[in-house]
Amino acid sequence: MKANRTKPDERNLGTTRPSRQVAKPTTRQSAAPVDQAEADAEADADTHLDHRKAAILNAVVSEYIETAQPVGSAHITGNPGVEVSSATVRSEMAALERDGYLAQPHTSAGRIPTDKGYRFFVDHLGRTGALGPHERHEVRSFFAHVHGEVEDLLGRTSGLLAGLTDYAAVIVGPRHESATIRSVQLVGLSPRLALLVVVLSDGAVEKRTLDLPSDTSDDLLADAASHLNGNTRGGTLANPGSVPEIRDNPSLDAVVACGVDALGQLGATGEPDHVFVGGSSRMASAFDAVETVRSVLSILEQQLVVVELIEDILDRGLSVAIGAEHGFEPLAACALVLAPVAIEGEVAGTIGVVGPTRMHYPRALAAVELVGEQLGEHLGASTSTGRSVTGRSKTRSGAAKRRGDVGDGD
Amino acid sequence: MKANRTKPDERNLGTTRPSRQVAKPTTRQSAAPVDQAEADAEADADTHLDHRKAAILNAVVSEYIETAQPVGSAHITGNPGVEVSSATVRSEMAALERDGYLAQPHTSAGRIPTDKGYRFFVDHLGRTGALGPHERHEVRSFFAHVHGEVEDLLGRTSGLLAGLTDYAAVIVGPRHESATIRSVQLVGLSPRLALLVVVLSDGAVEKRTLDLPSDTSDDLLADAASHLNGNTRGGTLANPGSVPEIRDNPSLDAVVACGVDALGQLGATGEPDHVFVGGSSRMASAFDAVETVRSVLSILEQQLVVVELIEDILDRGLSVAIGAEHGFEPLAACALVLAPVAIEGEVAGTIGVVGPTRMHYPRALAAVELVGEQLGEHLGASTSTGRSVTGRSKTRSGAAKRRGDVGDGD
DNA sequence: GGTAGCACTCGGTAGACTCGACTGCCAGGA
DNA sequence: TCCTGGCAGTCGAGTCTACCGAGTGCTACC
Repeated sequence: MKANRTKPDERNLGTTRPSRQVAKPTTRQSAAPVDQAEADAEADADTHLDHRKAAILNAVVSEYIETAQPVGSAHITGNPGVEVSSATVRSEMAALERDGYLAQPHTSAGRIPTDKGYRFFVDHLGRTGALGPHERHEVRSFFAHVHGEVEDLLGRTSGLLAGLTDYAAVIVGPRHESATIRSVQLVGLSPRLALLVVVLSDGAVEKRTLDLPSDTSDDLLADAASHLNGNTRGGTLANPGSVPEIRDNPSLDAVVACGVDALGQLGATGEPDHVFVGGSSRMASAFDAVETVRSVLSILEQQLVVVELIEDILDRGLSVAIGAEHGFEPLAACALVLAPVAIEGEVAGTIGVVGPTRMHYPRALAAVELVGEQLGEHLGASTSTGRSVTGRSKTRSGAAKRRGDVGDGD
Repeated sequence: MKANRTKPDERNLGTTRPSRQVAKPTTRQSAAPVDQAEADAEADADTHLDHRKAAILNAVVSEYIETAQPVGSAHITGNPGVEVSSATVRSEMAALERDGYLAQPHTSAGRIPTDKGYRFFVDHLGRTGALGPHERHEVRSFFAHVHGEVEDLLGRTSGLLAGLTDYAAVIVGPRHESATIRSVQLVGLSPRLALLVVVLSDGAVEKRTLDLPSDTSDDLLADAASHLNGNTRGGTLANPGSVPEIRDNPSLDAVVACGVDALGQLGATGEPDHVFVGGSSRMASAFDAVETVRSVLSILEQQLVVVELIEDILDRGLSVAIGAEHGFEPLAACALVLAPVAIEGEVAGTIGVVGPTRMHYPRALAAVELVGEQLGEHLGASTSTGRSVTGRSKTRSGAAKRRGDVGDGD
């Protein structure tokens, strides 16, 4: 008896095959409870459960998500698809545990889903009415009334999503790799110091200070800027195009060279553009161990890490990453639910939530999808002149202030 | 016995007179244990303790900061200034409790400092070697090696301070109310959409999208920009100066009007410029009640609130606000330690930490002061051309990404 | 005024015990 | 063959008790 059970630490974590589970980020999961077409190899036996097992697993996961308590066999008898006695449920649960879908904290306790169990649950989730009409209305109303520059909007949106799901929300803007240079300007701040300001076609503004080699007049700066403008417009930051030397004016050329150099540095950062983490305080209630809260929060603070993680997950074709699936040890207790933000058909960023593996997936999926959709539409509509404009924003203030959730409603 | 003691909920919170305790934000506190000169009114009896009481209070606070346990009378006998028996200490403690400096969680427990107790401790703090040479070196080395744009620097600095103190660190940049406009530019994004980019004398870049009343060519935009440039340069955002109408060209005038309007809106936001909160995950370990952690974190997320709170505290002449002193109920369990960041003598922002009232004040004060000083010097040095340049930064990326601490060390 | 001693309070811990929510197994029935 | 009811067993969680120890206030004494 003792030897047979699976202890928590021996749980099967992360042996799923993530790259196959969710085909495209845009399609959430297949609606059919059992995907018969996949039963072509014995390797799929794991992902193929008969109706009753599936129903039981489903019931256990749902119940556990609600209550956070191990679920006993008697608790779920009578659930749809589980019209059998608790004894039968017990034996099915034992089988599910053998197959790695469930785990037992200790012998005389109920069952808890493993990551694999959550994965099955998510993959075979029906479209249960996850968001109430009231909440759907709240989202629409938010986007109907919100105004201001994009950074501000994204900050508020992350707050909205955090409020809807009660988990931390993350919004990652796109790198503007493909954005072309629309304007380059040099502004003198002091004789030896100038500011290079680049406006990109997506509305983003990048800046960088230049240490000038010698005292430089505003006129010279203007000349240099116009030279840069003429030769780089239409290029990208990473590849601004070649700027010919100006042979007859070495001091002008030095300034231009400075500018080209700065442009290259701007392009070389390769850093993602905007990241908004909202509602991270909600992680405090999501875990019971303080230490877990602390470590998860400290990860969320390192936004670079979060972005890399999200990109990695998306690269693997997942829209949901549960526990160890994402392979990022410090967040092994977390699940991520992601959705792309598409502006007029083009992917312009990612939106998602980070919560405990014991996450309310139907709700999170629905909320992320709805908010992502609405956000894309809103961004598209407000720049509806046909061009893809993702950054319509007040430069520094918007990005820096009001990062977190600014109230859960509007 | 029971009736006499002060229960925790009856503790004397915030009856200090903050506006007098710390005269200037720049001078931390008087070094003398007892400020004899202040004993001119009986109202000062509260802030005047004899040497032994002061030593006992000091010992209790220090001990409690270390251990987080109520401090018993026997624990502090033998401390410097407390060369008496525990019975004597007990009676002194009872007096301190009557005066509101100490509190007792329950009858048979030791004493805990009240906010007033902490206040006395802070005000009469000697220059105990709060930071080790190793840590001082760490700070210097950080600023010696750090590079990159300002937003990035401030983000890392907040991480550094959080690492030094193990509390959340906040850095607030200055509003650029006094910064003058150095350049205004209009960049067309689409026929009906343009971007207004303003470069300020402090190196900050503001931007705002314009919805144009009619299709507008790049040439027209350039004309409008040059008109704006000519008439607003040298003004401030809040008061850009008057831009005369152009009578003979109504379409140009419409664009200019649009630009003036946007300028006004930029100036009217009145929002603080950059706020960086680092190491907020450290709050998780600072409090034992999860609910406290959650609520404090949610406050820290609302950076606007934090900025207002900090400004209010500074307005009242405080550099340390303990518990209810700042009058902000949700942070009643927190203390803030603040210091100005001065660049070449001019206040250019604020740096501080937020921690539990049971904060290691000597350490926090020393760390905040040192880091603030070094940050000011660093910012001054890197823009050492004489002009006050606070915003030497990569516009959006810097502000938006890497908000939190990016590692506690370098 | 300071000290030593004493009686008292009360939180925290440890152990014993019960309760109840589970389980796995098995024999019997549809 | 599959399902069910019953049964014995496990184990966490809660309660109750006793006890220890840290710490107090009071008071008589130096």
